[in-house]
Amino acid sequence: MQNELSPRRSQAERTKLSKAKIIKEANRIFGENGFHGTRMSDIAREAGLTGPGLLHHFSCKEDLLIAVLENRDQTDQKRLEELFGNLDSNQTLQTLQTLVEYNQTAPEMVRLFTILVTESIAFDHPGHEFFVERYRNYRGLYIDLMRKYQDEGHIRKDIDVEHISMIMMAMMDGMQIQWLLDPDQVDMAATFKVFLKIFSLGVKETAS
Amino acid sequence: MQNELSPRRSQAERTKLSKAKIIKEANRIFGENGFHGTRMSDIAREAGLTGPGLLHHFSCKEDLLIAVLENRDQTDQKRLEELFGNLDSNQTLQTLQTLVEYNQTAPEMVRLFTILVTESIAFDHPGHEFFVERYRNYRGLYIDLMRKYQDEGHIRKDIDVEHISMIMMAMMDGMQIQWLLDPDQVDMAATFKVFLKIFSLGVKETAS
DNA sequence: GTCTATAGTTCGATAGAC
DNA sequence: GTCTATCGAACTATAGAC
Repeated sequence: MQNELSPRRSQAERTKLSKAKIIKEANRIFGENGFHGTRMSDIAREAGLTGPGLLHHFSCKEDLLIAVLENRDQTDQKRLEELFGNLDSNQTLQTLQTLVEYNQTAPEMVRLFTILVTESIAFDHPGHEFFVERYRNYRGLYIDLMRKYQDEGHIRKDIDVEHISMIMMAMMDGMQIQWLLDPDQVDMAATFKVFLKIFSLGVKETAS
Repeated sequence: MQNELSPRRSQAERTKLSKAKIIKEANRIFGENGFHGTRMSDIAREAGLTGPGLLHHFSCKEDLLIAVLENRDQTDQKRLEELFGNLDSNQTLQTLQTLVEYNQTAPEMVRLFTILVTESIAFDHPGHEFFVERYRNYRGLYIDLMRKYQDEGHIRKDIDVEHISMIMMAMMDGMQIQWLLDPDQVDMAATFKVFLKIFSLGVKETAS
């Protein structure tokens, strides 16, 4: 019988814990040095085991990267759904301001995607397809969002939502690069506030 | 005596030619796979020699990367001076449109910096200091440029030039990422044109 | 100035014990 | 599930001939 004071874990549960720990550390280390710049043994050590120990859970380096990316994407998806999920009660561009402010508190998360997306521009990079698809999806999502904002009068109507979406996403990605490279020189939230002010010009001012 | 029909080159001249060829190929291959993803032997082969042959000209991989970055920076500097050098006769934001249009014809050049700048976010990356300094310089240059444009009435006056500059640069960098990743889905020049339209709104329309 | 040969590492992955 | 031991490949850099 299992004792409530000495909670034994099943093998499946222990596997789950190890995998989670590995992904957590891989997340950080891939984010610091990219795929090519990362050694499996470093991830293993930080996760508290050896190289072969790690490879018991993820059969090769590429599989681990994909697992990290998909895990990260799921986490982000949840966060975005919370933020934009109930669009009827979040109808202004101010929601995007919240997103930027959140990102500024999570450099590790931002760094992972910023470093890996450019590294994966190479056709043979293990993350290539993942990021091509990810950006295609996000462009679609942003276009829908901007169209809604525009229909509701928060964005001037003489500009294509396709261009607005691209500008918005590009601006965020570009700020992140400079912020990661030289954090003290960049205030993403403050700059984005100004950006929104320009965007909604001619319609009405956003809250400051 | 030297014959005009069989132009012998001095040793110094041959060295210069080899170095130029190596830098040209290193430029391309570092740009495709980053520093960590690039093999010295690949660069050597593409430049028409062996590994040790290459290392006669550049004593190690890091030195070659620095040489590539500085060479690229010099080339860019010349181009920018041509574009912005005589500011009195180039007083509108339209000059930046020309820059974006040029970039869209030079994916190899854009890719080199896009891949290397994010890879070099890591403190111990050989290009780290180079890119930190490069962005500090460019932020300064763009601030001066935007202030001039603003003073001359091409940009609305109620926005800080620091923020305008950051938005402008970030937007360009971010577009380049998506363009390199999925070229058919992004038209940088068209998007930038819309961007300028928004920017100068309230002052006057830019030429279309 | 470029080569062949190779040293010296590092790294991803496997074999097999416990 | 994790370990020790180790293989085999890949890679940077050096030594020395031409």
